[in-house]
Amino acid sequence: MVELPDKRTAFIDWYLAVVEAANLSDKRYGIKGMNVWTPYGFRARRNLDRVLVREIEATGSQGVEFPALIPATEFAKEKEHIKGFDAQVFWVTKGGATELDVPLVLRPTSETAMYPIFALWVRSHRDLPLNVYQIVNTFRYETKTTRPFVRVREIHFFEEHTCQLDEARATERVRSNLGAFRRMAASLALPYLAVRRPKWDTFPGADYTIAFDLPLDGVRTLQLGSVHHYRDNFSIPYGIRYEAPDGSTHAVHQTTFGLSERLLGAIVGAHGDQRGAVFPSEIAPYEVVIVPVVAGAGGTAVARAAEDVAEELRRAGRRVVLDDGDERPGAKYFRWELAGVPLRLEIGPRELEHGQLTSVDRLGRKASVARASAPADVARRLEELDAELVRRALDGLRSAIAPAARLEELTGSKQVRVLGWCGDEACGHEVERAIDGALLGTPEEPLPVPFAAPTSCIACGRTDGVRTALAAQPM
RNA sequence: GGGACUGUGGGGUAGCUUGGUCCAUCCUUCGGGGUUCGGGACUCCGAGACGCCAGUUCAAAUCUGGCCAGUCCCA
Repeated sequence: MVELPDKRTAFIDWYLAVVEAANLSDKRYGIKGMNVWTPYGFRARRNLDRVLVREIEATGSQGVEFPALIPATEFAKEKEHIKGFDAQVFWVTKGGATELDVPLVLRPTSETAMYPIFALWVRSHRDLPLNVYQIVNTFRYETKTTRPFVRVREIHFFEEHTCQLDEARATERVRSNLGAFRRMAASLALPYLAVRRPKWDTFPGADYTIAFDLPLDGVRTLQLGSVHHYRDNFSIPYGIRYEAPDGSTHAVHQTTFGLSERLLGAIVGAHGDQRGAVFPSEIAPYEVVIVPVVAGAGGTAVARAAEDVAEELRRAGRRVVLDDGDERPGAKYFRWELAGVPLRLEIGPRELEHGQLTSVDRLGRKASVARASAPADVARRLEELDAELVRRALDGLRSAIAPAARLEELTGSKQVRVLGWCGDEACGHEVERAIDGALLGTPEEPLPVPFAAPTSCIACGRTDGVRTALAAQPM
């Protein structure tokens, strides 16, 4: 009976209400930023993981799993890296009552867990490339406000780590990751901006970072994930070296690619509406909900038909939930819409009589379909829904981008602003002060809306060496 | 790191200023019964809370202190 807060004027309240009402996550665990995956949310997570695994393995990556604890001595080997994470690691300092001689870090990310082992695995050029990924939980002592999926202390983390022969091959791997992410995002019906971060916002220890940003409805911009080129910054301190055919030895060049359950938050934030969550079919915990409309006595035939349809769809590989509880149909519609199920099939005496089903997608589009062709029709309607979600999200992204020619235009802006930047850090920070946010960086791929390339730096006015840059308020 | 604020059933709340009228209000939720059932049904019965520990007091949800948890602002 509770109305959701308004998505446009109270986004955060709306987001939290949807996550709770859709029963995706239980935040009552009692440790800040550590939430419980509910059965419903866990289904979404498993579907997300399946997409990530499918796409990364298609690029020749293999799954591995490293331990969660890292000896402090290993953690400290790369100076920039430890500086970047020092303030937000959880430490394990005792075993039982005994103080540990070497304290252990609960991984905030796994470079320092993996790379000593990579040094053992990589001996020859024949061992390269080494492309491995893992999906594990990582831990960061976040001091700011945490939000389910979007900012948490226990992160459900996808991380690919690779070792390549040289700088150029590592660059190729970065390209390959950008392609993999394009396909992953397509499965989530999410558009995004691929942006090369400025030096001061590069991942600790990386040579450069390309991040994927999604502005949410003129609210704030969410980073969906990132790809990093490490050059030999880690391989030298960790001794990851190989012998080339000519007998010379070289440090490998490395890349990483990181994503998390934040993608689920992005799906809620990007696709959700005033009626609740909206899941694209690949991620949806259930793709189809079947609601039998059982009026009075004729009920058993309807109930049996609903079970038959559910069974038939399941055999066709669909994730189906049959809601045969004794609530009234309207209450069921309401709940499943809140939960974001893409497609609802109604079956009652009317449908039974005509050998039909009534199908209503999550955007409210209604159709009558022959019961005999239900699996094919469901497949088609889910595709149509996904396509429409992409269209809407892309429209949203386009309208969230606007050019800016003067610093004053940035003040209070909720959009991603396209501007000219000379590349100087000082000018970058001026932009960040003006927009009270971040200079996201320079677009790595064409923007979804074409803009005339800026000719002068928005901060200092210089015209030489000017590049197109983006600024926004990150979430 | 500095500061401000908050904590009442599963969720949201009233009560707190001025201690007693509180075996704690209302909505929702949950269990059971009946009537219902094509867009959040109605009704009857029932369940469920003062974050924790100490203190002040004849008396504490209410005042004080500590702790725990959370939120916001600033660096």
